[in-house]
Amino acid sequence: MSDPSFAPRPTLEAVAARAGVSRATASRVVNGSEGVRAPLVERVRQAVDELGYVPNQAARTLVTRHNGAVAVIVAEPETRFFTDPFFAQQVRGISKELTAHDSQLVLLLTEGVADYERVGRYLAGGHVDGALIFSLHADDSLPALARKAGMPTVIGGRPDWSDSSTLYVDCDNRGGARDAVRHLLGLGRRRIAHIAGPLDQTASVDRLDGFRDVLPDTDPRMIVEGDFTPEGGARAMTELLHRFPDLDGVFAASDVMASGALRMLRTRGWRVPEDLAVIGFDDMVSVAEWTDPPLTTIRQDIEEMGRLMARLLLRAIERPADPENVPSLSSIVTPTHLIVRASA
Amino acid sequence: MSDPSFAPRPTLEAVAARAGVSRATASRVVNGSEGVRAPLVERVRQAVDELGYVPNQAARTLVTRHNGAVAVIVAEPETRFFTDPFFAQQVRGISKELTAHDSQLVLLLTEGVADYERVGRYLAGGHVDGALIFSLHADDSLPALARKAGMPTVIGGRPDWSDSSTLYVDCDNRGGARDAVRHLLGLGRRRIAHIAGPLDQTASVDRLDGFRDVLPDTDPRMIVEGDFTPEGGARAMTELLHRFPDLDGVFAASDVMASGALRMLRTRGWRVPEDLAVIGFDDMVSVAEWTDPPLTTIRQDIEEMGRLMARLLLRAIERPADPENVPSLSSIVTPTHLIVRASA
DNA sequence: GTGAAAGCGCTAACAA
DNA sequence: TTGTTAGCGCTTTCAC
Repeated sequence: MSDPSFAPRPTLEAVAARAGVSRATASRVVNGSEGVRAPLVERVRQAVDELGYVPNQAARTLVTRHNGAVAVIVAEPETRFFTDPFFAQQVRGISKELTAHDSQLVLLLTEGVADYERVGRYLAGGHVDGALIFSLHADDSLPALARKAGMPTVIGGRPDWSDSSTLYVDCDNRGGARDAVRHLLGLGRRRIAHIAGPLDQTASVDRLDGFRDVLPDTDPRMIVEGDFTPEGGARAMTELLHRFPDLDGVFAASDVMASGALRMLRTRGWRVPEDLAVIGFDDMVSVAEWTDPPLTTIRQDIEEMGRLMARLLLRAIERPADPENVPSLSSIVTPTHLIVRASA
Repeated sequence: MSDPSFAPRPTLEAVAARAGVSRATASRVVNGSEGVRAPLVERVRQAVDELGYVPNQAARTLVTRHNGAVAVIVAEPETRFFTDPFFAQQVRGISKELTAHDSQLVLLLTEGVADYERVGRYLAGGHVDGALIFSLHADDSLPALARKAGMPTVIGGRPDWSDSSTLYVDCDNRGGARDAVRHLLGLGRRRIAHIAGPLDQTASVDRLDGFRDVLPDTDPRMIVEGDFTPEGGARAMTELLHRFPDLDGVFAASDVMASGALRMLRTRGWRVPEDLAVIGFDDMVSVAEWTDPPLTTIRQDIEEMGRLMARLLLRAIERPADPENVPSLSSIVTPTHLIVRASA
C-alpha cells in the first residue's frame, strides 16, 4: 500500500541512526534522562522532529510495566451513567487530574455482571496501571476482580466491608444527613420523613443513619427506599403522603430524587416549603438550581472527590503498597455543607 | 502486605511448562488456532485455568500491531460532553457495538486545542487501533492528527471538506430540516423563523440549508445562530421575538435549544402551539418528552449512528484502505423522521 | 502437529 | 558520558 499513512512509524533505532548515536542514548534523550551531552541531545531532538518519532507505547509498557492509563469502571448500567449528572461531575474531576499527570482515562462501561469477565481480562491484561471504581452495590465483585488482577484501586464511596488496605474517597454522608435533618427541625418541622437511596449502597445507608441519629424514634414507615432517579423520588413521595398526609418535612437522599418528589408535589398542589419543606443531598447544581422552587440541599464537592480519587490512585501506583510497612496512603472523607435555597 | 496481588502474573512460558508443551503450542491454544491435538489443547486449557493466565496485552500488541481498543475523541469541552444527552446516546451506541466485538472503548476528552498534542501522542503511540471523532468544528485539526498517526478514523457528522477517503456517519440533516419546515407550513404557519446551531458545524449548516430549501425568501434576520444549549435557545428566541413579534412558527436546530426556547416562551406567557408552533431536531427523548408542551421534532437515531460508526471503524481496521483499489468502505447517511407531539 | 528460534520496539543494567 | 547487551511476553515463520 502506498498510502502514506501506512509508512511504518519510525522506531527509536531509526532516530538513533539518523542522529548518529546508539539506541540507548536516543532513549535517554527521549525520556529526558540527565547526563547526555548537549550537542547529542540536540541531534537526537532534531532526528525525532524530522522523523516525527513517537515512542511505541506497547514496547515501552512491556519493559517498564506501566502505561500511563487508568481505568474508570462504573458498576452501573450505561443508562444511569449518562443520565445522572453525578457521574459526569465525578468523571470530570478525575479526567482533569489525570490529564494534568499525563495519564489517560479509559472508561470501562459495564452493563451488568455479564461484562465483568471482560473487565477482568482487561485489567489482568495490563492495559492500565490502576482502576477507579464507582457506585458499588453490596457484594459487588469488581473490587475483588481488580485485586486479583493486581491493580492498585481506589473506590468512589465507602465500600461495605472494612479493610484498611482498601482506599476510597467519600464525603461525610452521615454528618451531612444530620445537618439536613437539623435544618428541617430548625425550621420548626416535626413530621419529617426520609426518602432513602438504594440501601445496598453505603451512601444511602450512611445518610439514613444520619437521619436516625437526629430522629431516633422515627416511625419506620416514614422511611421509604428510592433508587436515585427522579421517578423513584416521585414514587416514594407519593407513598409517604399516602401514609402520612400530615407530613411537614422531607429529607431526600439525593437531589435527583428530591426533584422528582418536588415535581410530584406540585402536580398535587402542595406548596413547598409552606406545606412541606424539602431538602436534598448532593448539591447537583444543574438539578438543584432548576427545580421549582430551587432546592435546599447538602453540598458535597463531587468534582473535587473525583480529583482526589485520581490523585490517590496515582500515588498508589507510583508507590506500591509495601507489605512490610503500614500502608502509607489512606482513604479520604470530605466535608459537606448546607446550601440554603428556597425549598426548605 | 503479603498481598497476593504482588505475585507476578503468570506468563505463557509458565503455562507451557505446566502443560508440558512448547510456548508456541500454548500460544496456539490460547489464540484458538486450528491444528493442535485435542489432548494437548486440554492440558493447556487446564494450565491456563490453574494459573489464572491472561495474555499480556502489551506483548501481544508489540507483535500483532493491534490491541483491541478504539479511541473516542470528542472535540468539545467536557462540560458539554457530559451535559448534552446527544453524546451520551452516541457513546452508548458505540460502546454496545464495540463490546460486542470485544473491543475496548477509550474515551479521550479534549478541553481545547491545548490537549491535541496529548491526543496526537496517544494515537501515534499505538494505544488504539482506530479513532472515532465527534462534534467537529470548522478547521479542526483532529482528523489530520489521526491521519498523521496512521489511524483508521470514522467521523461523527459530515466533515466540512469533501474527500472520499474520509469515512463518516451522519443523518440526513438537510432532508430532516425540510420536513420540519414543511410540517410547520402544513399547520398553516407563515411567519417561520429558524434557531440555527453553531454555523461552524456542518450539521447546523445543513439544517439551515434545508430550512432555506423550503423557505428561500426568508428574511435573514429571521435566522439566529444558537449554540446547542438551552440558554442559547432561549436567547435566540428572545431575539427573534424582539425582531418579529408576529412570529407563528419556529424551527430549532436541536431539541435542547428548543427546550430553552420553550421555557422562555412560557415565562413570557406565549402559548405553544396556539400562538407559536415550535419544532425541534434530534428527538432526544429525555428532552423532547419532558418539555411543556412535549416537543414535536425530527428524529435521528443517534444510538444507531453510534453503532454504525463503530461498525464502520472496526471494518476499516480489519480491512485497511487499499490505495490501489477504490475504497471498499463508504460513509453512511441515515434517514430522519418527523415525530409529532404537542408543540407543533 | 509440534517445537526452536527470531524478533516486535523499547528500557536498563553493565561495560567501556 | 556513551554504547553494548539482555531481556520484557508474546506471535509466527520455519524446520522437524
